[in-house]
Amino acid sequence: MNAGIARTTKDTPRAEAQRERILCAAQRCFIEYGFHAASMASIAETAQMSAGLMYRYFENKSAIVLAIIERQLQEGRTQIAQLHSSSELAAALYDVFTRWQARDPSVMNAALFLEMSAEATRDPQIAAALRGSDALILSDLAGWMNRAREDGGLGLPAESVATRAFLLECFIRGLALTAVRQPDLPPGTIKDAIDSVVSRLLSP
Amino acid sequence: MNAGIARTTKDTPRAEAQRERILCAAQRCFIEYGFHAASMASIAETAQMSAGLMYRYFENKSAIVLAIIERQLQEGRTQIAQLHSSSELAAALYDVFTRWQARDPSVMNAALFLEMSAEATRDPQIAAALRGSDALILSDLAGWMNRAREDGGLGLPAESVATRAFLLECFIRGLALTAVRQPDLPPGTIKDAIDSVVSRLLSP
Amino acid sequence: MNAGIARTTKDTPRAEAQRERILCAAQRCFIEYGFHAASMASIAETAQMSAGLMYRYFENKSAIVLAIIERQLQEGRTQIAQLHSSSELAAALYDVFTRWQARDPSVMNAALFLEMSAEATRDPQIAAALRGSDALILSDLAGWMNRAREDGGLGLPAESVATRAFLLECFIRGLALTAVRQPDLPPGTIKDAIDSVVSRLLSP
Amino acid sequence: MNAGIARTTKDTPRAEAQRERILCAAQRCFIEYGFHAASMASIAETAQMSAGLMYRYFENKSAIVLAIIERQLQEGRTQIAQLHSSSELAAALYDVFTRWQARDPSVMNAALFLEMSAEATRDPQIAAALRGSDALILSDLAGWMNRAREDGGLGLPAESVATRAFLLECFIRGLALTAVRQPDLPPGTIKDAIDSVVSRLLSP
DNA sequence: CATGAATGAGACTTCATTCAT
DNA sequence: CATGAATGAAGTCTCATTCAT
Repeated sequence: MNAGIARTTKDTPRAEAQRERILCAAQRCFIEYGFHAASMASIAETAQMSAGLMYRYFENKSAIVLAIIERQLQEGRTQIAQLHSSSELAAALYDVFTRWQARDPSVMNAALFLEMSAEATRDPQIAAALRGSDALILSDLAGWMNRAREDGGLGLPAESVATRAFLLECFIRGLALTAVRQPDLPPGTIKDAIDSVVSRLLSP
Repeated sequence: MNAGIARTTKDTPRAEAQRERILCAAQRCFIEYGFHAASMASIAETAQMSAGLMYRYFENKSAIVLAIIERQLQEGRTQIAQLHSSSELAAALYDVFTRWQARDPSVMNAALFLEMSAEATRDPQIAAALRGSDALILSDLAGWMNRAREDGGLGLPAESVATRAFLLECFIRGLALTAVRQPDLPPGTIKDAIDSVVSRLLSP
Repeated sequence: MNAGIARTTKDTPRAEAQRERILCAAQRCFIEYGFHAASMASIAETAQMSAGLMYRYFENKSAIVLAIIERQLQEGRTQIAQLHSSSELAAALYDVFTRWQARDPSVMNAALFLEMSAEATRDPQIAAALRGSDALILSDLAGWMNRAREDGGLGLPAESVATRAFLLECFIRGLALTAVRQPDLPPGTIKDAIDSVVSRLLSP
Repeated sequence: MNAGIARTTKDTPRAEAQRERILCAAQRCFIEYGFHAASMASIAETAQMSAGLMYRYFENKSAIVLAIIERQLQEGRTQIAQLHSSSELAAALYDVFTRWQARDPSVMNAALFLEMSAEATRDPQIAAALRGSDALILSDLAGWMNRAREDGGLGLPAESVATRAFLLECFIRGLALTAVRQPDLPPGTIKDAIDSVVSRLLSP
């Protein structure tokens, strides 16, 4: 079987576009149905191509799941990175939170984030991807906190940075879960909460 | 609570025991494989009964999933309730966190918690169950914070209690997600973080 | 997936009968279409059961193929064993040959024998099964040749027995291939040929 | 020979070369994977051309299979013809046998020979091709046996030639099957066996 | 009450073949 | 002449669910 035929190594723009189509469709399906309940057929239909064609671009469903996960992590990291590049962390968090609540497809989907976290418990590949992503986010946050104020950082003392970054990451995770579980939470509540945390957490 | 769980037979003690057997088995399977990947056959085997028999006590797999979710919520609420009944919230949080990391079956499983949260996005019944549970937990926490010190509460001012309770719930959620994503996090880090949050959050 | 459920270990008479049904059906299909072209669906239809049910009795198609192969080898060995128990080896060979030509289902099918030999080139499990069977047949033949005449043997000298047995096995293989390739070969030709070989090969 | 092979384009030298490329590639794939398991994609890759292009030279996969079979028969006949052109039949048989064991691609592949024989059971076109080839080989052998010694033949009496030729063909078939089933058979064993058969079979 | 054999739908995946470029 | 993207049918296998016993 398979007979030694490589079917996934293509670098043409066309192939890249197809992969993109598939990943977008997969993302929509995974969000709508979940990783397991989303079938290759549903993804193919969403991507408006035959199911068989997808196998020219991804070795199997697992590869698509993994690609989506890495994509989401990238997006998440980008979001987070942009967060602290602004001095307005609180505002940015609020913005992200409301997008999570609204399931705005332009940001990493929160439910998918939860599902992939749970899946990491069982799938070593996913676990590895998550670990890598988490470490990067954490060091991004810590770096920003520690950097001098004139370089766009917060100028916080190095010894307190690790705990602060960890707490911030933890809080953001809590926000993600909250956005999923309380999609109707009034904006005021969340705004106050975020302001309160950010001011306490990032004050010298 | 208990909304819409279809039961096929009546409420004899025997039937109740059977249901319990099934739910315990299902919980173990769901934790090990996830909601979708766990098969009715695996649950039956774990429960040491035939697959067919399970249908006398639950209408279908969905009903079992829903029952498990409600069960986990009950357990979670019990855990949380016991948390604040003690004055040692920080210690209790630390204890729960390490159990989550270790996947101790005696506390609500964190990965299952995430998975059911994600599932709530797609299933209105599950969403309703979660909403109910969350509201109860929140009011438990707020009540405890507001209650007078001589009644085992914290005696915090009523106007700050809502935000504090919300933040605490959010932090706990963050801890759950963290326990799943960083099962190897050293105890020191988490202990410091919890202490720090609790002291800042619950000080007048 | 699979979730640790054993699905093939049954020893009830019922299960044994089902396995038998499946193997008979599989044998017919393999003969009619070949190992690869015979689909699980065709086997299921022939066995008059659903395709899914077969997986309760055999782990996968490979297991069925292997079981058929071992079955054919058993049958072949039985045939061979009965051959030399009689002093009429030539007659027996002639009888088998004509059955091979006629594709008499009561003896090991010759085409299947060829196909499984070719398959052994690629599948180590099949190769192992064949090796074992061949060794047994060879030792059966050698033993019979060497055994004393009063014990139903040929009383041939031990030092010539290995070559004679090997040549006989080789000739029998040639007959199998010939039966497949020349199903219309007139009986006279083959009778003369067999007589000639047997007399030359087994004379002291 | 060559009966019924559909060709899509005309007989330019270029086209002939392309066909040759395809057949060489197909032969390698069929040997490695078998007729059914070898995919058109694997053949195309081996032939270093696109899958689509092959359809310019062969109507479909069946046509390639048939062409390969006819090719193998040609090669086989050539091999056999060269065998008896030498006075050293035994040496030549030994040589061929070891090549079969080693799967030397320069001689007809034995496993493929078995597979196509089995396939002849199901496909009339293949059966016809085999019948033709066998008849030719047989008459070659008989002719050589009957021809006068001064003409490079064996000068055997005409009335015994048919049986002898048939037996030789049968023995060669047995050798092919043996080479496949016992690829590790020690050279000594097979050498003795061949010498023994040849001397008995070709002595006046 | 209980079993587990049986089904049928549907999942993932492969592959011969076609066709626009 | 040549490509390789695309399709659709078919194949293997799983599993929730039912039902005769």
